[in-house]
Amino acid sequence: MTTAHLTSEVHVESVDDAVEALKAEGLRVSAARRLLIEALFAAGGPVTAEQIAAGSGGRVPESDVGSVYRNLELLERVGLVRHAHLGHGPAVYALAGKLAPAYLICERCGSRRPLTDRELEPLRRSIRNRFGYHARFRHFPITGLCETCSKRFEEDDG
Amino acid sequence: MTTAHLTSEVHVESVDDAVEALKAEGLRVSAARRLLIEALFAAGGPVTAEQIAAGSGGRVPESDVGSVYRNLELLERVGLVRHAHLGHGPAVYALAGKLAPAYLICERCGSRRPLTDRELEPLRRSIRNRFGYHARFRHFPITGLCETCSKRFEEDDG
DNA sequence: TTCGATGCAAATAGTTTGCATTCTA
DNA sequence: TAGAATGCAAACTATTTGCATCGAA
Repeated sequence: MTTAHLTSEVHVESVDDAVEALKAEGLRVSAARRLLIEALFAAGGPVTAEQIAAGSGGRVPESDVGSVYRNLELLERVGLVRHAHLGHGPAVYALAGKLAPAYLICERCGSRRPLTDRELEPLRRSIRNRFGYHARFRHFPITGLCETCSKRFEEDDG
Repeated sequence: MTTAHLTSEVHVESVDDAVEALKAEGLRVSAARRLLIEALFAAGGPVTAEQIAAGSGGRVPESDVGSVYRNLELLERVGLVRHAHLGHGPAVYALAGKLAPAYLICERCGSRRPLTDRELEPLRRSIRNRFGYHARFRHFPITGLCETCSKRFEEDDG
């Protein structure tokens, strides 16, 4: 059981700010780390480790997947990065603040609806009151059927 | 995107009933299939494919993992079995009805709190009303902190 | 007797790790 | 220049698949 996901988030606006945050933690800033940070800024949203290593479709140089994973983990420990599992494939990673606190995902069409903390608040309160549990909803999606698919489902299966 | 998880559940009380359900679907009942069903009954709750193939700790004969996966998928299509991902490890499988419709799982201590459909109802209604989304909550857990761990967390991190 | 199912092994996807080399502080 | 980080490859976990053989209907 890792606890990286319990770390508080560190939001930065630029590659340089992220680099500063690393230095402030006494961590080294290697070429690979700077590159990873650049890739995350270039992506803007959730991406997989493979995508980053592959150079995000030519936007940044390629790099080693192993190192990408190692450094994503490091950045996550520091709070600069967060990851989630939004389905059966690889995990997605993003700069803290670029990954929604939760997602509704349609089991049928795969559509992704990010939720804000504000929108989650009533759900969290309900769960907290009734089960004493501090639900976060991050990390795994809330799965179900989107409006369109649930209508189609009723038609198809009665 | 597979749709096995959209199938309605078929609840059975015995190995023989499960076998009948298979025959009713025009499916063959091989030794491996009967064995798998026996293993699921013996387990009583969620187990991994590996655990089944390994003989569930000696309670049933060993079998081939490949076939176990193939047959779990078949049983799931028929509605006799359901699976969920309750964390980072392997998926867990159980006879329909032996797997809760949703689980609260603590990110820190790993404790598992099954929820009933009744308990889920208010959450589902809230999501449906506000986002038009038919949340199921099955398949992936609702992660967060259990009561004990959330208290400890406040102490540790302020 | 005929497809469908099995068991084995190899392939695949995602991620982690060991280690000799390179680089940061 | 000491210790940390890299890149490469191998290992690992979970799962899927190809194929020759076997078995249920």
